[in-house]
Amino acid sequence: MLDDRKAAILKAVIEKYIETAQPVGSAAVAKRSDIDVSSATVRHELGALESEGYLDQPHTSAGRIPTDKGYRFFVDELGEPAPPPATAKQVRAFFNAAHGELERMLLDTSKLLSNLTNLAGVVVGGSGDARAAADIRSIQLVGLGESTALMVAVMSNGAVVRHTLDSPHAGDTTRLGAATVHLGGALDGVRTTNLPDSISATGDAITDALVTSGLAALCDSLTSSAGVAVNADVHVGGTARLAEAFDAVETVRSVLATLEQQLVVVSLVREVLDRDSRIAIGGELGLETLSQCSVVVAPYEIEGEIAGTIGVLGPTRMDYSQALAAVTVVSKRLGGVLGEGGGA
Amino acid sequence: MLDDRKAAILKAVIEKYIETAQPVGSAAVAKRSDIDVSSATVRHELGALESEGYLDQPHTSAGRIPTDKGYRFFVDELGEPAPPPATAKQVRAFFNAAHGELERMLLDTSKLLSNLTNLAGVVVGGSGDARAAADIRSIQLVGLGESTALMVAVMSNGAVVRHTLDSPHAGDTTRLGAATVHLGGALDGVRTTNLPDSISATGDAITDALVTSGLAALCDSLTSSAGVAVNADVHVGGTARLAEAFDAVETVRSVLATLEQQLVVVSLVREVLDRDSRIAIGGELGLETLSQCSVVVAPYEIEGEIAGTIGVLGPTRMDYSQALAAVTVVSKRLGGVLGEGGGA
DNA sequence: GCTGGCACTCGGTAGGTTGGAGTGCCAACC
DNA sequence: GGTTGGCACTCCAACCTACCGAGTGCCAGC
Repeated sequence: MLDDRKAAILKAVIEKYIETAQPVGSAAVAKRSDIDVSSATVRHELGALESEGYLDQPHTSAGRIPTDKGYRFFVDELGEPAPPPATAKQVRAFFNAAHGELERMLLDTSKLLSNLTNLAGVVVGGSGDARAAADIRSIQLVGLGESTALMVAVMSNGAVVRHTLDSPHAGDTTRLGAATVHLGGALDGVRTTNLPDSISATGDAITDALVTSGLAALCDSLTSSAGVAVNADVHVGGTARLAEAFDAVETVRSVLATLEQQLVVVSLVREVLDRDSRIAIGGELGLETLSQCSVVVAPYEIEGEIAGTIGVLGPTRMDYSQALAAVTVVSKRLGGVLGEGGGA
Repeated sequence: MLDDRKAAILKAVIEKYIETAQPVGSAAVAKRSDIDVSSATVRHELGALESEGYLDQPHTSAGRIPTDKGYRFFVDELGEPAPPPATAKQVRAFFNAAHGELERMLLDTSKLLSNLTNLAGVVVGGSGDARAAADIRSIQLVGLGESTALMVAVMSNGAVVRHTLDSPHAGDTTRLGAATVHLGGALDGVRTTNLPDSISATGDAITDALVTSGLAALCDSLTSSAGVAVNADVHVGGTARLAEAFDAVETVRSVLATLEQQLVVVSLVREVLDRDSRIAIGGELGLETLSQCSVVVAPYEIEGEIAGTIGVLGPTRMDYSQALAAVTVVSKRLGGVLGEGGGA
């Protein structure tokens, strides 16, 4: 598609632009050691690259800046990421010190990603496309008021899901206990992907009603976390760094506002993975408000199964190489740590 | 301290400044219907107010802008807030539609506050100064791996706290079950403020060890949420609106970065309430990065006990009256809804 | 003590100039 | 034919300047 020289020049322009955030001129490209033609020739090629849509020119007497298409070519040429030692070290230190809650860990991981890349970090627990692959370890109904109870379930990966349920019998401690026992018997060890539609009767109508409500609550909280993703486990860290990444205040505002909508973040991440890709650039995200952003994502696996997704979000002129390296190494280590702690 | 006329003029300046964000001149003040002296007289008073520290002048030929001290006087004069009907309506609609998870509800409440005031909304669950006043409804140990278990406790207010614990016996399902039962017997219905230091022995050393770890985990998760506040239930919504509130990008960045530190947010809110106040202005916050911000807070009560704090954060030139009204009405309704659902 | 008048200050804006970075094109060269 | 240095051209950004107007402080008069 592009001959070697064009590709080299495009790469040079993009690297320079990522570094300086300024339009890149032919002289700056020609100066590079891996380009040994004159600036006039570079100019000629730049013109060609522009008419092919890889570059853009803000105005006549300015240098070129990459288009989404230019970035796309650039990242497709990117080889396997090699995380710089400093990054690797920081990641190792983080996961050695890590302990405790799943949720807190995911939140901290989003901050780690942000620190490593100087972008916003995103962690989506409970998977992107498949449902969270986990077994139920415990399920329980706890009465809260006369007509309100709470369903609390613990998964083998350490996740705790909960959902309130309204029932006229929520004050009936005995029956709640019976329902809890019955639910536990029927669901303990069951994969969340394999939930039964109903549970055998106990002989007591009220208990059965509670059991049914409990199962419904569980299904609700699982589908709403993997399906519509209302309750999905979304953590976004380091949003402050976005304030510096864009100079237009309005852009900052709309990007932040978009990131606050967990649903949007989840589908964003999922769509990229659905496309079997790791990187989405600008318009590829399909969101007007994020047209100046790119994301780099990676799924993390616990014992071979996709358990969630991490990623970073920043301006299209981010350091893709660094971002890809960080996301990759963190996803590996995160899966490892979660697997050893809670997966066995 | 200030005679009536000075107070009226100060009030006029502040209201105008809140509205326009521009330095206010003597003519603009004199034009107001409640000021019936000439601009020359106003100028004289403005000079006096400035030398007393209530106002500041960016440069010689500019109008005046309020200082922190000026805002302080202004808010102290503020009467009881009367929420505009639109606000009241929106709040009612929100709480009528509200349902489900405590955490989700708190997060949504922070967004509600943000929408009402056009500032960032803050909700701190689990109280500000006293520990969360709630009874334990259920406590459970769930094995996750060979050496990891999860303590999950449900409170009467619907909060779920959890904490991992490492123990060589975490794989011993039988003993975990025994420990769960024993813990439940000892702690069910106990107030979190009244936790025992230790729990009577069961006769089995391993079970006892698990019981002790479980209690420790519970104490940990409670103190770390009410004490050091590492895990405190902090929700900040509408941060995007801050991007517009300040014109300096650097300010936006540092404010956002500060808000990401949950610990800081918790202590911020707590300190204001400790001072028995509702509003803290600029320097009163004691944080360099927030010197251009103010917060307006209110505790919310569930059945007469302080259960948490809500508030808004924005630039010092926020609409204090509106903010106070919104925070007040939301805190009342929030406490009411939580009480009826989960407090009885 | 209040007021209108007045000289003064100073920041922001509009217009005009300049410098430089960068381009496109072309003729010459290999 | 591809590559190169040269050159005229464009256009932004920075700078300067003048100026306008908002706002002040002060003062004399009511």
